[in-house]
Amino acid sequence: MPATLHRLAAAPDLVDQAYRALVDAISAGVLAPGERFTQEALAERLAVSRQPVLQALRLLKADGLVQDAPGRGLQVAPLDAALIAHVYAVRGALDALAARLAAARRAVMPPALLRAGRAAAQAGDVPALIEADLAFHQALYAASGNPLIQRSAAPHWCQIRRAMGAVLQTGDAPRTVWDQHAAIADAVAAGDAARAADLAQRHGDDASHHLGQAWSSMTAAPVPHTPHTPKTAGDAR
Amino acid sequence: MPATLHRLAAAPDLVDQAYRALVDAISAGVLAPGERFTQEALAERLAVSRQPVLQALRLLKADGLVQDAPGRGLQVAPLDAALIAHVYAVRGALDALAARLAAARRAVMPPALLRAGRAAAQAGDVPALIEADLAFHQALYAASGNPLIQRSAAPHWCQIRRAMGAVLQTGDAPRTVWDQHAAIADAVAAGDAARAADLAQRHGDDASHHLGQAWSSMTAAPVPHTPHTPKTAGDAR
DNA sequence: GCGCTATGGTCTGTATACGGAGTACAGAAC
DNA sequence: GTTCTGTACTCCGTATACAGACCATAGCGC
Repeated sequence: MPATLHRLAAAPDLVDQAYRALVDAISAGVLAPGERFTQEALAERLAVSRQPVLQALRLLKADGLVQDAPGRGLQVAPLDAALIAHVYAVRGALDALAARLAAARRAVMPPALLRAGRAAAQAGDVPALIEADLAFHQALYAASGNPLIQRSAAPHWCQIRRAMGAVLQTGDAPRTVWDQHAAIADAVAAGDAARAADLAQRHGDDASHHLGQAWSSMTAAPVPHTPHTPKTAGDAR
Repeated sequence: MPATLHRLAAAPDLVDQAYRALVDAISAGVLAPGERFTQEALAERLAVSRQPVLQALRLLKADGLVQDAPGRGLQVAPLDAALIAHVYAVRGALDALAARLAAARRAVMPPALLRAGRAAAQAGDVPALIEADLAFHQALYAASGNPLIQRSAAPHWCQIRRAMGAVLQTGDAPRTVWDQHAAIADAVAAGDAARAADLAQRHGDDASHHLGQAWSSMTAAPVPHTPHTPKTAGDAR
């Protein structure tokens, strides 16, 4: 049997598809933080019945990406500085663990990831930059050999993606991020677990601090596109 | 407004109830690892239709507590040494983060938690011991002020509970655990973030090592009550 | 003029019904 | 006797239908 013949994905579940579509939409900001919606509207947009949407929404609610709207219906979880700080704190801890485990195995991170990230940073391509950041950290999780890290971190990355998306659109992209990534990869490859963990932890703290600052200055200044706290309702109905 | 006045639970959802009932059942080992079942059987036992059960099961699947059975139907996720090690690794990282944050706030852990734990250990009351352990770590998460830690750790605790339940029934209960808990609480109260984080991390590593050893000797010896890898099916149908 | 109440509409959650996929078993062919 | 194939059954996923809850609005009383 040729190795190229993958076992085809057993169940292209509608629930799964709806879940991914919604995660992508929320991550990309297509569904803005605080935006309200109903199951019916979503079901219609996705061209399925309410049933799969209902289940996908419950999964999203468990991930903290959507929540019950005040009054009626649901809304995309609003983003605020505290939430972002919390997300980055947890991510930092998981990254540090992953880095330590990966270093213990002397894993080698694909250099292509670093190249792609630097290229995106150079070009100022925000979506590519986010994608590269995500890819690097996913690779770190995979290199750790502990699949639970990836699973635990997954919901947080959706939050990170939309926070980065909002902040980076202001044109504020730190160059040091990919130097830090490279340093982590070096420590991992060298098998220096303590240093890898420490670097990953600091990387998370740095990103948290930077994003927090950018967020504050952004919400103080005229908002670019994401209404952070809409007065009441009146958005989508 | 008095602080004791909680916002009353809005929706005693059937989905939610089913989810909790199943988490409890899996945690307590009422549904043993590897046990097979169908949605219909569960729905009948819970006296609801298949719909809420279906949604609860999808949540459980996302948590990694149930999985698709080979062939047909679903099964409780089997427990093995590798999974336990992975769970404890992630728990250790989250505990370390929580301890550091709690220490930064100079939080005071309720002494009653330690007393309850020591009493349970003294009496050899396994369920109470597990409950006390869970309560202590939950309190640590709460003391951290970061609600995402609790949320990220929640699914892992179900795994920990059933692993502890299986291991402790062999009569092997380490006395040092509650000394470690006390040391963590001391470091937190003293505001020594670095020490608190280090102690929490070591505590997780210790527990992982101890449980791994106990698990190995247990699965080698005649199994007490949990079939670790049933040959095929033939359990519950 | 302001506040309360009743009624209407809308949305969510649950139950039932149906179709499709997969397995297991039995019969036939070699 | 073994193996392959066809059929029947079981179980999951999705769609539709129904009931309850909640909010909003309009009308009435004070």
